[in-house]
Amino acid sequence: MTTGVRNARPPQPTLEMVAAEAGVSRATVSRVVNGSPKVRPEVVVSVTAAIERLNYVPNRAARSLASRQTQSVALVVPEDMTKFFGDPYFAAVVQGITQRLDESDYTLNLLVASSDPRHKTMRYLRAGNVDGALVISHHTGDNFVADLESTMPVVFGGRPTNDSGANNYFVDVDNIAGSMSGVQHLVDIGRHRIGTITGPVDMPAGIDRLTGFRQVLESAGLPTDAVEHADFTASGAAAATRRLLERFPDVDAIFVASDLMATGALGVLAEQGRAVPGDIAVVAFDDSPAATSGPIGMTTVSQPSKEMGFAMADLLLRLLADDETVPHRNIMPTRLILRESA
Amino acid sequence: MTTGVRNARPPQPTLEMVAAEAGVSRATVSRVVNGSPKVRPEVVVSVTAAIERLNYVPNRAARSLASRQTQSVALVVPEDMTKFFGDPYFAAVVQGITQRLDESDYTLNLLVASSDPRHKTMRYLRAGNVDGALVISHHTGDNFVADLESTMPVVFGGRPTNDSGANNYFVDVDNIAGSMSGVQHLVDIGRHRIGTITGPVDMPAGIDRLTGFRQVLESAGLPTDAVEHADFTASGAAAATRRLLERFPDVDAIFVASDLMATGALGVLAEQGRAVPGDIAVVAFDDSPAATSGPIGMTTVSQPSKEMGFAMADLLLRLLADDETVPHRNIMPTRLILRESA
DNA sequence: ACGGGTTGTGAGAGCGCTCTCATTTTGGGT
DNA sequence: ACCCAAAATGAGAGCGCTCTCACAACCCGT
Repeated sequence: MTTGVRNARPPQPTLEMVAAEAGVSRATVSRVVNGSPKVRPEVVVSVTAAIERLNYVPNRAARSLASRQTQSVALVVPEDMTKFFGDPYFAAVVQGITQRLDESDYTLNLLVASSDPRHKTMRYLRAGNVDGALVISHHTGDNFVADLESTMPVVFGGRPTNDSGANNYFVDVDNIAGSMSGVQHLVDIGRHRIGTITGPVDMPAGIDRLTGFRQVLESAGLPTDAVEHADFTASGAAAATRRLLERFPDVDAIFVASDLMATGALGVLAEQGRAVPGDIAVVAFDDSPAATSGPIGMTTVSQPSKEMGFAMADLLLRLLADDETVPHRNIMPTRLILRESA
Repeated sequence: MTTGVRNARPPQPTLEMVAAEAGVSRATVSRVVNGSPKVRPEVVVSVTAAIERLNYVPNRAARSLASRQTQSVALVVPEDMTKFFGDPYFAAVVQGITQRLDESDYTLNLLVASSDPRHKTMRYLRAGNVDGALVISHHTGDNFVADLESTMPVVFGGRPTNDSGANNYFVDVDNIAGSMSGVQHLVDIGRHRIGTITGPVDMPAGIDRLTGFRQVLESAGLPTDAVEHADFTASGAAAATRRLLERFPDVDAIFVASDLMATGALGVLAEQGRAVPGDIAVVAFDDSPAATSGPIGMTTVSQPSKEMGFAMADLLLRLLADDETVPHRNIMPTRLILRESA
């Protein structure tokens, strides 16, 4: 026990030790560490030197306990690992978030957990590990979020399912308008048997993109029945595409609710010998790297994923800084990107 | 300030409050919370009830400060975000790690940072945020690790570059033997102009897989000059493949040091009209989802990435539990998986 | 009935930091 | 020189928890 691996490490220097080394009080060292302006420059210098000499780093637990802040925020993703890592959309969002956070001195805690977020994750969050939370990929069933919001500031990526007016903060794109622009393009190039592979219908992004699809086809007087649901994964979309092709062998265009899913769809199309865009035109959503990494560049509805991550983090940080002027919602623009697939 | 967003939240209940509610002392509540056996069952019941009633969750900062443990570990990845998210190998490792951690009550902190790990990341780690660290994708230049090791237990994924004998703990596969099995297969199927796309030569995995390549070709009396270096990314490998084809138009087989890179190579091969495996056979390394997600299944050297993650976490946890019997290295097996590409 | 273990519980001292005050020092203004 | 405001510093009380002791309550054997 006393000679154990962990206990064998030399203890880290403390504020107290720095104070002794510099010949000042703890309070003064604390001021220097926190950049308080009311310390004589010469004292700052000597304290800084002492810190340097001892290689001092403030203890986070002590600091959190005393200041009641952790200087870190969580990114909660109620999905399983594979889904999270598999979709480049998440990569982009995380990149945006870290980019904003890097400008601050907050750190990010990634919490990926579908299994039982209500328990381990909630416990972690409520234990005061973070000052605020970002939630992406939020499903209807994830009602743990309500509890979360009573505990700390929360910012959503994508309109939350229980958007109760002005209570939530979120960053999103107009999924309906976005998907409409994509489907409209399909109509414009003369397709008239248009199908869709949707996202999960328990997520606003899934629902809204389907709504956009329907609206365009209805006002164009085209049938809206060629719909297959999938789960934002490539394999799920592949299966859905097979079902779609089975039910509607005559489709000449497919609107797929995400790039990743489109890669799955494209695979099935190739496998079945349907030429893209010749036989079947494909429009996707996201404009992630997945849209350009395959053999055919995808025409896709671009959403600024990275910027959305950045905006989410920015919103949360302002909330944490007690900025009363932050807007509750930040709807960012989409843009149709034309490539080979349509 | 006093009515700010953050401060408006109701304060969390404390141990003290639970003690009052249950009519016992702080110490007793602490014992119940930590599952100490020396509390009368009836007291356990009443304290548990009080905890339930108040919806109490222990404050982590206070607990860490007092116990000098955080119950969390870091996964340090000295790469940039895109590289990390882009490679399914990492996904598998992370999955293995979280799987092991989920069995414990440690939590994971993901630290992905190439830019300046020496600073922000080291500061974070040294601030006592975690009890131990896992390091993957370690490059020669990443000498910050030495400092880390003097602070807390560290387990590496992949042999560390400065493997100074018995000081480090790591989980790895025998990259040399693994790549040898892959290249040998190429020789066995009668290829005699074999090239390779390597990983970064500042990483053991990159170096060792190249070494295996050379050893097989040398003992087969074949030339070992068709070597192009890449960086474990698809695009880097694509560029390297172009260079390789340019320099050695007559190659009839390529050993690529990772599946992800092989997807890049395969793309170039397709683009240049070289049939796989007809004109050029391809053997990769990893056996990640990338090996089977493309049009041609890849023959690849399988390494148990997820199990490696699990083993890393397991090793670290045992280290943290002062288990003196843990082995310093855990070398796991590779296995050649035959698919269409060779 | 009584000493001598157990066993369960409480008191209290920290863990390393922040932050409010009180106190000391400094720097004009006259 | 003197006084007083302003600036710089220090003392000390927590933050919410753990953990070591000391103590109280109970068990057994004799």
